[in-house]
Amino acid sequence: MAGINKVILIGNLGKDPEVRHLEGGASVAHFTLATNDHYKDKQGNRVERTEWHNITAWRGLAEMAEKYLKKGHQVYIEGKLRTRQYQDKDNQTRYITEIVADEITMLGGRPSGSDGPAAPEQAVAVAPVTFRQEPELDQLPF
Amino acid sequence: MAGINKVILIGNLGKDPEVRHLEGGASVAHFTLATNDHYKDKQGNRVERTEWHNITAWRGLAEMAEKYLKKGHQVYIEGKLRTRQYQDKDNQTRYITEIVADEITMLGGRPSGSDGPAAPEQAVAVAPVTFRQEPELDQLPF
Amino acid sequence: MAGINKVILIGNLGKDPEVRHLEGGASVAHFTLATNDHYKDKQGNRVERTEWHNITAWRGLAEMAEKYLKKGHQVYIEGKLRTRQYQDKDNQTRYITEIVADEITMLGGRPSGSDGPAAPEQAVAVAPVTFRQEPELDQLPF
Amino acid sequence: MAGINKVILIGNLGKDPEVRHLEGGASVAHFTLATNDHYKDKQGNRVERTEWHNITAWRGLAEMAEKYLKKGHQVYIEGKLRTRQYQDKDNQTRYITEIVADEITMLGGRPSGSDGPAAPEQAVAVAPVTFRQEPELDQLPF
DNA sequence: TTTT
DNA sequence: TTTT
Repeated sequence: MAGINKVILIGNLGKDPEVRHLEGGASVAHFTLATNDHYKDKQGNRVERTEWHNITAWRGLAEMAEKYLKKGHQVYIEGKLRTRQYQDKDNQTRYITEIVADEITMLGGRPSGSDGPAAPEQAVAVAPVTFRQEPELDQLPF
Repeated sequence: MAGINKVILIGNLGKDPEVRHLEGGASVAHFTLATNDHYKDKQGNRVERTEWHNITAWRGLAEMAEKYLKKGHQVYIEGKLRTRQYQDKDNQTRYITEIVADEITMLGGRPSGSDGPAAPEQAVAVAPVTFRQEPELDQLPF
Repeated sequence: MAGINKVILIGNLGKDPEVRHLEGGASVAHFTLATNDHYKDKQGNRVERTEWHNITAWRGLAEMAEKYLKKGHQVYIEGKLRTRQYQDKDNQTRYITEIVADEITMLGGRPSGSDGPAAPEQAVAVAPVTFRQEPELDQLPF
Repeated sequence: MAGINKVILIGNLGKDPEVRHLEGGASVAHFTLATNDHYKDKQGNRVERTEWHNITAWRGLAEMAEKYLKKGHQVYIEGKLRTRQYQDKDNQTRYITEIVADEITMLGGRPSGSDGPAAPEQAVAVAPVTFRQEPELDQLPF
């Protein structure tokens, strides 16, 4: 029976996207995204908490990421959870959980104190990355 | 700036929930959830793909999971992504990404060929698990 | 600046879909969906509440609805909110808010007390209905 | 069987919130939110489309809206669909569909061409508005 | 390890 | 490693 696997994030890029152009024409981008939350602890103090997410974007979304997304930009991302295995340097099996993006929308935010221009007010939405490209994902070092 | 960190899943439990009742009265449940997807490959064959998710539920949701959720049941889960560090048996730092549930709703599905009764048609929704309980999470072996 | 307009529903069809096959080959389906909720009132009694939604599905999703969806079936629907104007019989302008489906997944549930067979456990997900078809929506009586 | 009724919007306020302080201490806010989308038509021209949503917020969220939200501000809203009946001036029954907010997060954006200061970069998230307050909604003119 |  |  088919299921649903959906992630919705609003956060800030921790670094510029790293984009690889694969043989065959497909592109893939990786970056990290911070989502910030806060709560009051038992003493009533405000406590900040940041969660870091590994984002992967394919094809048109990878090219959009390469062109428009920079460290610090605020984005909305919709995608799917995907956990991959890989072998670490000691040949141990390790797991990494990523969000494979289906849609990325740029929001207005930018780092305070930034001298640069605001994030271009643009948005990209594509049809879900088809699973045909996914086997290529397994060949990638992260 | 506050962000959004939201996960929506519909899938089937891979095993019965494991529930721990902590000192102080809180409970925590862990289980795995499979979300199934399918696509056509380049040859037009239907290919199945299953993604496994680690689910954590606290307090009232943990007790609901203990009482009502069994291996194979189909559920809707809404929650947040959270990546924790832990030390493996070789004292290496490892990471695990979990979905901390804010809401669990039982759906009608059950394993075909099951002799048992259908999933009770019940649902539980609670206010978001407050972050005050989360430090306890770090004390848990998984 | 681009925005986000997303609706996620799990509920039961209030009637069989009504499907129209338009000139030019496109199809459109309409049906209503009930989402049930419950809460405790001040006296602690359980109170049921049903919300009814107008669902519209285009093209492949309309054909899927025509073939597989029946009154009482439980479905997951993801889509967009859209409010249309129309003229009522007294030539007054009226508004109706619909959910235009991007994805429909059949869940296992069926009406309690139903003698009929369970919903076929099948699922369909398509790329978002492109906006090119939407002008046609305005020509439809509902 | 319980269902799911969830709306996720990112858009800009069409006007300042109108807030009413009810007898008994509860507050309720109303405002409209525009979500913008765009697509290419058959001739390849970029076409803009704006959808307007009626937002209702209760209690703590209403007070947050009153204090912090202004016309033009960009927000993330999560809530539930709710369709209410009312009698129009000719005593005809009419329907209006609203999004009852469960969570509002302020984003960095502000109207282009605005001379005013940026939206304060603050966020509020509350537990879902309990249904106990909802009967009061029916007493409100909109 | 689920489900179809 | 972001942001406030």
